[in-house]
Amino acid sequence: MILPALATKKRPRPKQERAQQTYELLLDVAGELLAEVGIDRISTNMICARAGLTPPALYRYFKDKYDVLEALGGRLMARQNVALEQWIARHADNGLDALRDGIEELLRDTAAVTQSEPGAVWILRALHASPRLVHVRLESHRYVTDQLVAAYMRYLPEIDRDELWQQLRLSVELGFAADEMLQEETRVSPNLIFARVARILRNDDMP
Amino acid sequence: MILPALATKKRPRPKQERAQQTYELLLDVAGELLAEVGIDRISTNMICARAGLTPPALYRYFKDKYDVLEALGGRLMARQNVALEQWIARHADNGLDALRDGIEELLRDTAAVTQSEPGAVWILRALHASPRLVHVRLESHRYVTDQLVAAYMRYLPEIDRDELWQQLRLSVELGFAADEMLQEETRVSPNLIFARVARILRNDDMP
DNA sequence: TGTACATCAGTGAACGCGCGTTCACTGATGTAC
DNA sequence: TGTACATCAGTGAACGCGCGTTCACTGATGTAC
Repeated sequence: MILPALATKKRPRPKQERAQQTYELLLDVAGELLAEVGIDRISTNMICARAGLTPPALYRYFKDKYDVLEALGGRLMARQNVALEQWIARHADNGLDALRDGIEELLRDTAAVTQSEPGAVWILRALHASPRLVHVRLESHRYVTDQLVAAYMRYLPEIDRDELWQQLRLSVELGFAADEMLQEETRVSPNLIFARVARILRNDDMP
Repeated sequence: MILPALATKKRPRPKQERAQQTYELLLDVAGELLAEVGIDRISTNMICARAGLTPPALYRYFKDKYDVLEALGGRLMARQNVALEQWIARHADNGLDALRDGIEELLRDTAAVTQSEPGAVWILRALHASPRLVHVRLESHRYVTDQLVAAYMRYLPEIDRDELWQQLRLSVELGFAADEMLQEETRVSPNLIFARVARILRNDDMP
């Protein structure tokens, strides 16, 4: 549910209830501010002020500024992955066609998570742009690919695993690109995007 | 060749030869530094130092820091658009199938531009992440879409223009997503990406 | 159940630093006659 | 072709500001007996 690499924190995870809430609060606020002022102007001082805390409180939970953003990105992708795992649980036992027919649903579920998190689009974009953060996205997309490969392999035992992995890795990338596009390009209808991308990602021609 | 909206500068375009070179130099250096230190640590002072200039020289050509990045992004996308226009010139007169068969070539040509510009991937990513810069990417992708729509419409006179525009707009987004993926995901073969994405973007099922 | 002590959560106040930007200026290039 | 003047290109030096971060501390919560 949470990627091992992302859950590993330098700082010890907070023990008390209050601390856990503070930790989440800081991430919530960071997300909001990312949406409001953007990656260029967000600052640790700003996050603390908005959260009603003083800077040293933040540094109790995070090593530095990027550790905050890393955790924020990790939390978002972990939540997207919950949606993925639930989707797999629903469809994995019902054959290849069930998986293929369910792709649009997966896209919509993922988009719903993105939409519900405050500042999610900007988090995803920041994960793309900052050298210190790119690994979060990369690892998460690989993880998603691994899950999908496992689901598909049940019904395609003969298939070359590496070939399938590459195919699905590309599909994952395109799926997330479409997800981001939803929020950016107002001139294209979301329904068209969902339908068309789902069609594309069926991989009907897959060997 | 250069997008009108991007070419419009607050500051007058440099008149003298020397000035034109300085302008380009600043953009080159900005690209290099974006690749070396990333969007988070690049600064106007740093750009000037590397270019062997003092800060006021930079401010002769650019309104502020983001104006530099905006111009850099604009220049990159203008160069990608040159590749597009050359591709259209080569194929537009030869029918719908020529266009469709040429898509992989277009993807490869665009990728070649991205690869040849120093720091191009990081420029593209920065254009995604910074609120002040997102419009550059958006406008360029819409421009590319417009060009493709014009090329396709010649052979599909009956088609709903808006429908086609949305289809192609999505294709453009996915194409660029694939371009960025090339540089990020080393576990997927470029040839697979080019071939598969070209196949996807043929839109053979297009009405 | 109460108290003493240990640990955890958060504060107040400040730090040095490098950022983006500007002012008043000099040197280089172009132009008119 | 030479010179006087106008304009353009770039400099030297500094500015205020807010950034990320830390130190020494206090208040809150949990634990043992």
